[in-house]
Amino acid sequence: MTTARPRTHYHHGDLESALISTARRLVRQDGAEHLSLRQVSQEIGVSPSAAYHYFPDRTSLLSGLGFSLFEELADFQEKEISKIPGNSARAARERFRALGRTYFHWARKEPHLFNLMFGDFCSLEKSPENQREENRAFVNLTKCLDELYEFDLISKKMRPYGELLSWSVVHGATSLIIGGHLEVEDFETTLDAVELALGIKS
Amino acid sequence: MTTARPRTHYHHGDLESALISTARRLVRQDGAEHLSLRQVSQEIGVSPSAAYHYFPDRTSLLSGLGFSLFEELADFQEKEISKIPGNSARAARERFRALGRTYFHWARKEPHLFNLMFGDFCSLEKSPENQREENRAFVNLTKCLDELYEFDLISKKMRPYGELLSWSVVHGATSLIIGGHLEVEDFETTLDAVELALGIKS
DNA sequence: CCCCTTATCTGAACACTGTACAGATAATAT
DNA sequence: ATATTATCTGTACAGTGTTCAGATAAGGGG
Repeated sequence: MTTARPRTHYHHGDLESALISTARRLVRQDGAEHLSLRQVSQEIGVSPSAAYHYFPDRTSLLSGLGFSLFEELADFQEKEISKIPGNSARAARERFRALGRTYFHWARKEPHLFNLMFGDFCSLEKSPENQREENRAFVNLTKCLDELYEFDLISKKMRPYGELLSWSVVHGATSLIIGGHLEVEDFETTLDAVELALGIKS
Repeated sequence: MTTARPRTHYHHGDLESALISTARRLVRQDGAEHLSLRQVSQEIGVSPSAAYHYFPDRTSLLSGLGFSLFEELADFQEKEISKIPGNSARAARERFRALGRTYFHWARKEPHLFNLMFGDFCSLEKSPENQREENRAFVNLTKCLDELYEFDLISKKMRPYGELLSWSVVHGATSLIIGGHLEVEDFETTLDAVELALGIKS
């Protein structure tokens, strides 16, 4: 299975990832609800039924894409966090804010992809893989909050609500803003609100 | 245009609302993405193209339904709020909690309908009507927060973040819970978190 | 080297969808 | 009673997800 096969070949060679990446491009442009399996197949240059050897149906392709997106988001967040070094209270706060900021920026930049990840509130079977990638993002949040707690920036009383509060506010505000239900001039306001909510001393 | 025409009639008589209510029933069961105009028409007993005299396309029917749902949610919230009378600090707090609780309970009971209202983060044209109904819900929240402020349950510093914080937390937590991304044993925990976040004294 | 097994992809088919448009039908106004 | 207008039908078209029998290639064992 060489990597650089000519396209005139009967076998594609790497159809599964081609399906995902083409689907990603199309969903990014037009949203998940407009994704057509036939269009994906056609753009790859393969018959409409070829996809069914890798995904049992259209929904499975979308949730396969969803998995890779959770991975992508977690990578993006970790990359941004790692840009802020240091073991100070100031650095810990900046990392915490960066976590929320990247979440919003990613969603703002890729609303259709974000919509695929979180938009459907029902009828999505959460695969264990998918769960694992979501946990990765959750663990990053917990690490940040623990750090804040160590620097005594969060009270003992508030700490148990840390994950729930910060994720809910950031996710909720992001969703509402992207969806056009809420208007905020700057997302930094939301991050201020989270810090205030958690009682982080300035 | 009598209200109780026999069904053998050529003209339906009240097709527009029949379309909306049938769509509501179908979306409630199977989700908006599975709504088929043809099925709606068939259940009403009308030809597939009849709907096009009231809605230019499928999306318009869905957003028409969406409008009526925002109305429905606001009605539901106002009804629940009005069950808690009194001009005390205690009553004000209870009304505030009830506002968040009804939001969650409604979404929990009708996830597919909730999904239609807030699920699509992009590509929805917000009609002025729709905006008005959303404002109605927002105004109810503001009234509650003002009341809390009058009873000195929220600090002056925190008050400007009141709407953003409480709506974001409640909406965010609701979405994440319904979507299966977050687990909370009881939504009252989330309401506790909101009160803590706003610094409401207990 | 050839053969055989297995994975991969094709092609045609089916039932279904949204939507357009010309015409039939009924309600309404004159 | 007649003309006008709103409402609904019937047919048609292009596109969809999905199935399935068969074609094609890849890889392994003689």
